[in-house]
Amino acid sequence: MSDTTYTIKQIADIAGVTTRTIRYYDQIDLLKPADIRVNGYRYYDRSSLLRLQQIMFFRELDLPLEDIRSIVNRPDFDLIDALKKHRITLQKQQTRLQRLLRTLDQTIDSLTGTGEMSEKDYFAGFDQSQYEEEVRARWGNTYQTTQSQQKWASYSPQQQEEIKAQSGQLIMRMVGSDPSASPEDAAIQQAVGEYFDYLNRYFYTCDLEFFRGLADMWVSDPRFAVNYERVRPGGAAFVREAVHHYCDTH
Amino acid sequence: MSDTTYTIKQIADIAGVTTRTIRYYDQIDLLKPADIRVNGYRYYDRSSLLRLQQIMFFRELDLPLEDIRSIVNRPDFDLIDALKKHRITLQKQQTRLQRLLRTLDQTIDSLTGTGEMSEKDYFAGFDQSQYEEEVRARWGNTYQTTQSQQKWASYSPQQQEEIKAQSGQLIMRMVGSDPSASPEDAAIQQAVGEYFDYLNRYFYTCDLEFFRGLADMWVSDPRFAVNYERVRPGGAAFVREAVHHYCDTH
DNA sequence: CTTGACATTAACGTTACGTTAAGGTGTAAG
DNA sequence: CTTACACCTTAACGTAACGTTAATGTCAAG
Repeated sequence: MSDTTYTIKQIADIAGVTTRTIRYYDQIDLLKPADIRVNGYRYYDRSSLLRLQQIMFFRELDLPLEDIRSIVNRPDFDLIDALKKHRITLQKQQTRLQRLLRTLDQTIDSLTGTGEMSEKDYFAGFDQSQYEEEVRARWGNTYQTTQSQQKWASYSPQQQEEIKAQSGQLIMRMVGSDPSASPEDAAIQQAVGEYFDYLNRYFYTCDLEFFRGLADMWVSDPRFAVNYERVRPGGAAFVREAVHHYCDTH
Repeated sequence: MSDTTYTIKQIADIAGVTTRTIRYYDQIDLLKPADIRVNGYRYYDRSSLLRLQQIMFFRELDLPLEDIRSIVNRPDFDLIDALKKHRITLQKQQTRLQRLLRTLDQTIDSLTGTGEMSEKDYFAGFDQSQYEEEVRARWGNTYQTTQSQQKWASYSPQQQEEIKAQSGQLIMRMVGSDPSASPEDAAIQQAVGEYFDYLNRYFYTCDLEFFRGLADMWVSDPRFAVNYERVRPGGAAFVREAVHHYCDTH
C-alpha cells in the first residue's frame, strides 16, 4: 500500500488550482495539511485529496467557502436545505440576468438605430411595459390599458405620419441641444407644455400627476430612455427634471 | 429660476443610494461635487443629479464603475461597442448559471431520494451525458453511443431487476462504510474488480483505460456522483481513487 | 557547488461600498 | 443662549476569495 503523500504543488495541480488557493484553505481552516514537517512544508495525503475534491464540487456551484466548511466538517449538516436555499439565490441571479440582458439588447438596438422603435411600439410600450404593474398600482383604473393603442389605431396612416413627426420635433425641443441649459428654461418648459397637450390630444386623457409618472418611466425604461439619450447624453434625466418642474408649476 | 442645490443626503435619497456611495464616487472621480464650501460640505446641483442618474442607469446593468466613468466622461467613447462586449459577459454568466441550476437540481433530486435515477437513466446518462463530447474525444469510435442502451433494452424486466440489485450492492461495497479506509484496501479493490467485470458482462466492452475515464466522469457528473455521495460523503472521489488504483495495478 | 524548481511567511491589491469612530456644523426649540 | 439633534467631515478597517509580488529558505540533480 503506497503511502501517497503530495506536496502543495502536486495536490494543487491535481485539483486544478493554484498553491495560493491551497494555502488559503489552510488559513481559513477549510483544508488542513495532513502533516507539516520540520522544514515547514505542507504535506497532504489521499484523504486530503478526497476532501479537496469534495470542496471543488461545491465551489463549482458558487457556494461560499464558509458554507462548504460546514458541509465538509459536519456530517449531520442539513445539506439538502442548504442546497435548496442556494438554489433560490441562483434563481434570483438568473432572473435578474435575464432582465439585464433584455434591457441591454433594447439599449443596443436603439443606439445602433437598426431597431428604431416605431410609434406604434412606442405607445404599445406604455400599455405593455414591464412597469405596467407599477403604473396600475399608482393610477388604478383611471388609466385605461388599451386606451392609447385604440386611439392610435383610429388614425389614418397619413395622420399617423404627421403625429409621429410632431412627436419627434417635440422630443428634440424638450431635450434641447445645449448641455449647459437648465430644464427650467422657458424654451424647454414651452416644449414640455406642448408635449403635454400633444399627449392629451392624440393619446391619453392624462393629468399632471400621470404626466409626471410617465416621465419617471421614460427614465427607468430603456426603451424610452434611449430616445432621449440619443439626442444628447443625459437627455432622459434632463427631460424628467423638466417635466417635474412643469408639473410643479402648473 | 431656482438655483437648486442639494446636500449629499438629499441627492443620495433622490438617487436611492447612501451618502457613502456619493462620497465614494467623489473619491474615484466619478461624480465630483458642484461646490465645496468653507465648512467642507459637498454641494451638488441639477447637472450633478442628471449625471448621477446616468451613472445609476449603467450601474444597474452591472457595468464596472471604471467603464461608467469612461462613458460619462468622454462623449466620444464607443458606448455601443462597450455594451456589446458587456453583453457577452452577461451571456456567459447566464449560460453558466443555467448549468449550475441543472446540476443543483439533479443533486437535490438525488439527495432527496425522490428522483432516484433509474438504471435506464443511469446508463442513458453515459450515452447522453453533458460530457459526451469529452468521452468521444478521448475514445473516439471504440465507444458505441447506443451500445449500452441497446444491451440494456435486450434484457427482460426480471433480468433488469437482478442486474440493478447487483449494481447497488457493488456500489455499496466499492464505497465502503469506513471513512478511514483506503481506496487500495483489498476488499475495496475486490469490489472494483467485480464491478469492472459486471460492466463488461452486462453493458460495455470496456478496457481499463475506458474504465478509468468512467470513474472520472462519475466524479465530475453530479448525476453519478450523488449515487456515491449518498452512501458516504466523499464517496465519489473515493471510488475514483479506487478505480484508478485498480487500473494502475492491472 | 551551483542551479533551478519548489517551499515558506508577510503583506498589499482587487470591487464597491458598509460600518464604526471621533469630531465639526447648522438649525430649531426651549 | 444653550441644548438637542440631525447632519456633515475624514480616517480607517471589513468584506470574498484569492492574485501578486517580495524576501527568504529548501531540495534534488548535474
